[in-house]
Amino acid sequence: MINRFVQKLRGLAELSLDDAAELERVTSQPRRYAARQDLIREGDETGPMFIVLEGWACRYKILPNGARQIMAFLMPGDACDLHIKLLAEMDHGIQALTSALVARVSQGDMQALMQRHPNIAAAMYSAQLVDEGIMRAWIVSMGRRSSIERVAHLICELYLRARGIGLTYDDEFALPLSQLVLADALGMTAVHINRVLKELRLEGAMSLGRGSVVICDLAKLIQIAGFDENYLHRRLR
Amino acid sequence: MINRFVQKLRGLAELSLDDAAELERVTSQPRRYAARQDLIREGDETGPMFIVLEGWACRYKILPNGARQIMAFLMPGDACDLHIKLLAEMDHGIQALTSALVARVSQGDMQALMQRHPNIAAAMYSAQLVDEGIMRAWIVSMGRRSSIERVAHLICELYLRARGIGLTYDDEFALPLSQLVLADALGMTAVHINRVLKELRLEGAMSLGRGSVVICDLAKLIQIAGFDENYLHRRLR
DNA sequence: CGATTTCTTGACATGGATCAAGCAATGTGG
DNA sequence: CCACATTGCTTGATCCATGTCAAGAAATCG
Repeated sequence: MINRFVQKLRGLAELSLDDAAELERVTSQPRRYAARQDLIREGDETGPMFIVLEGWACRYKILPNGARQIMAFLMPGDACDLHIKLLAEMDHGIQALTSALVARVSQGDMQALMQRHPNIAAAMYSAQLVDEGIMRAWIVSMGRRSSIERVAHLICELYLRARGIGLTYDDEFALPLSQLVLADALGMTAVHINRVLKELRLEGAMSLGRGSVVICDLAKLIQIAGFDENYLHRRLR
Repeated sequence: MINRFVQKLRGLAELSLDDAAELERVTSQPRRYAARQDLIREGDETGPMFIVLEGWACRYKILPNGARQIMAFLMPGDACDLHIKLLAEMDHGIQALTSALVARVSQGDMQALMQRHPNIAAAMYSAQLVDEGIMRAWIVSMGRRSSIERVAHLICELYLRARGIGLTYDDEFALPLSQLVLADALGMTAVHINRVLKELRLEGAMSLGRGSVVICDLAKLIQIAGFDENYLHRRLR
């Protein structure tokens, strides 16, 4: 089993064999979560840092009226909450969307690791910056993009992220998310997502079905999305 | 002149007199920016870290169709882009919204400062976590809140942030943002913002006019917004 | 194999956008 | 300190993108 966390960090900084071995070590005792199981809930005390090795998870929040908003997708290789221990409790939940394998690293262990391995620290900070960039892009999408642009933009993002950790096969990749989940991430209804997906299929841009997406025409998808090629692509110093 | 940056960090961690003096020192040579002047533009090389001492600024992005989305407001005391040097170029711009006084601290100086003063580092990381929480809250607002809820939620957020740095007078605080700017932050049109503000005024929740807001009934505003009392309030460990 | 969940499509409703016009404030150069 | 320009605020009329409700089909689960 390839360790996607190591693979991702390798893409963000030069890691020595020793760095990589240490990362393998701290993630060697992952725990299995079932789909829909919470890793942590809103209101819980902040816990360890989570590192997703396999499967998908999301950050989410439930509003007083019962609506759910997903604020981020976590795919293999993604970690979260680097300094979270500084706060007392979670203001949102994290939930597995599929069966998932998740390593948990205590704040102390992670801090020690980053002190001993400056390259790991640099990679972690880069990952953090990329994640913030993704959040900003989501704000832009929700605020100023039409529904079809939003869907196209999210799929572009997920496709490039999947490619970065070697999870794509040509123009296809596994996307085990129901239309309801996509709707809750994009701030729309499942019904409307369905219509938009049909439109994108008819336009020949992409086709989503049965747990995977085929990118039929990436250039067209990027153009529909108004996707900024710099985003997620940005050269590191 | 009170240094709002020091004041804000004091609220996030115990700072010694020496810590505070150092913070004063690195921000002692601020630069004045005019309203609408860019501190840095999309595509520019990443530069120093910015610390707003006086006035307001925002992060923003212009889309291919010319629409603008504001992704964050920076008010006195706010800093940005702690590790930004790790990336090659900016994926968004930062612009002064009013005349503003902004200190600039190089990545190297900041790193040295944080190494010598662990309490400052802890405060900076806390500030970062709060900022991330704000971004998540914006995503939730844009995705799942109605326009009146969104406006109320933003005003709650800004009111509490202003209060945290001593910028409120009773139930009033200076909000030098035009309705167009609010619209670009909330993903709506200026026309609709105007109608919503009228509704909030008639409801007796708040009243915005001529550069300042009066919170007439905070409880009501919070209730309209579905504002999570934990948010921005969370106890630090 | 029955029970959920997910997908799909149609008919209809509506929140917020768009367009338009006038007014109020603020800024600027003479 | 005035005339004029610019920007921001306010309101009305109309439109449309997306939500809501409903119902059947397809897939998946237990």
